[in-house]
Amino acid sequence: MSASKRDELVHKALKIFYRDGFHATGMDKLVKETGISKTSMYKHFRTKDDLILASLRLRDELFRNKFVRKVETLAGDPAAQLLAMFDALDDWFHELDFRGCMFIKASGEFPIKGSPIYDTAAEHKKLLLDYVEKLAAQTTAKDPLLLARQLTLLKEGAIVAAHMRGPEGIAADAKLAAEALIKAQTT
Amino acid sequence: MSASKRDELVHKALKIFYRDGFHATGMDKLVKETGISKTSMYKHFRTKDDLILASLRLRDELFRNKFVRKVETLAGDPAAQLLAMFDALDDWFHELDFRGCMFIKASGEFPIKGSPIYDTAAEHKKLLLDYVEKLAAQTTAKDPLLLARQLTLLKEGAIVAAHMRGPEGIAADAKLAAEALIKAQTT
DNA sequence: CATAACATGTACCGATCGGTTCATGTTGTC
DNA sequence: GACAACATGAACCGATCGGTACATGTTATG
Repeated sequence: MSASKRDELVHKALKIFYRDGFHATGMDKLVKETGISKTSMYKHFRTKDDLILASLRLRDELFRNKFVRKVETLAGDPAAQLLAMFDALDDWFHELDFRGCMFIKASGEFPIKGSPIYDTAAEHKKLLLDYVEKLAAQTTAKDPLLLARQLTLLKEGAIVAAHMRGPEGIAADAKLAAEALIKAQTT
Repeated sequence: MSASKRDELVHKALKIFYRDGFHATGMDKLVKETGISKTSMYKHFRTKDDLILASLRLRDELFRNKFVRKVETLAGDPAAQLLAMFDALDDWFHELDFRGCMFIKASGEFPIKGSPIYDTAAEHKKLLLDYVEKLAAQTTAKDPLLLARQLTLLKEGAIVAAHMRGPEGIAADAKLAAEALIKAQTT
């Protein structure tokens, strides 16, 4: 399978970019840490930015799959799943290698709207918002789209806070807030 | 005044770091864009990281001053001020050069807890949380500290969303959520 | 006017940046 | 065993990185 070395590269590059940042990670460091030769890297990707894009797309796929799956494991009906999102976040926050959101970092290091990396990061956030909107639309909330956007704000805020203040209690605070927001729309 | 050139440098460096990022901004670019010689820069700051730290400290001072002042202009009593925060945020989101939160970016590019830059960024977030806690404590909320942390989550989430989805309506969503959270604690 | 303090431009340092070249394995397939 | 296809290491490219050296203004105060 010719895709395996390429996949191996993207998986390993993803981890290093996430850990150290994009500009702070040079191609030579990738060679040293992945054990994959620079020649091979540039046979699969024309530029470093292309490799970053591939890493972001893989991260998007892995993260959304894992997140949605976890939520579906924790709860059944849509209203409960909206709350279960924050339990899934709590798990993530407590992972040893948690370093915040890779897409927020990407949009911070490549802040030009319209550039491929920025747009890819923004797309990830939109896909997650779509997911929350779909859940909210299945509840009895009066304004499901508003609710979805508000819960997403709590989610993003929790990610930032978990990274900058530490993970303890953040998701719990957000979950309580989410309960209050849902209740306010269903009574 | 010997501090004036130094202050001018920090002010200008702050803008460039905020616009382009930290690792993506080299000293030579700072020389070109500020018009200040590299020799002078290194007479005031021993390293680039020291200049970044000075920029972050200035940003913290300017931002918190402006933010608190704006909130106090918009509302009088503490409960109303908690809501007015989101109007102040809305103003910020719509500034032409808005590029998200400089401290979130800093913690993204220097993600090692304990490093001076990361810690300085985290300190800014803590000072803002302290401010919100002080306001919340003056309301009739049943759990002012919880309310403060929740409103702060909305605030951080709004900043991220305004940067990655555009400023329109973000602060309004957050303000509605804040109203619901306050109401839930005062009735 | 002298003098000390500060700011300047330019050239330079070794290291690293993203990216290329090329010659040499290693591999699986017919 | 021959032939592609893929992977490798190492040398190399010009540019830029953070940081320094040095000699030449500029400026304000005594």
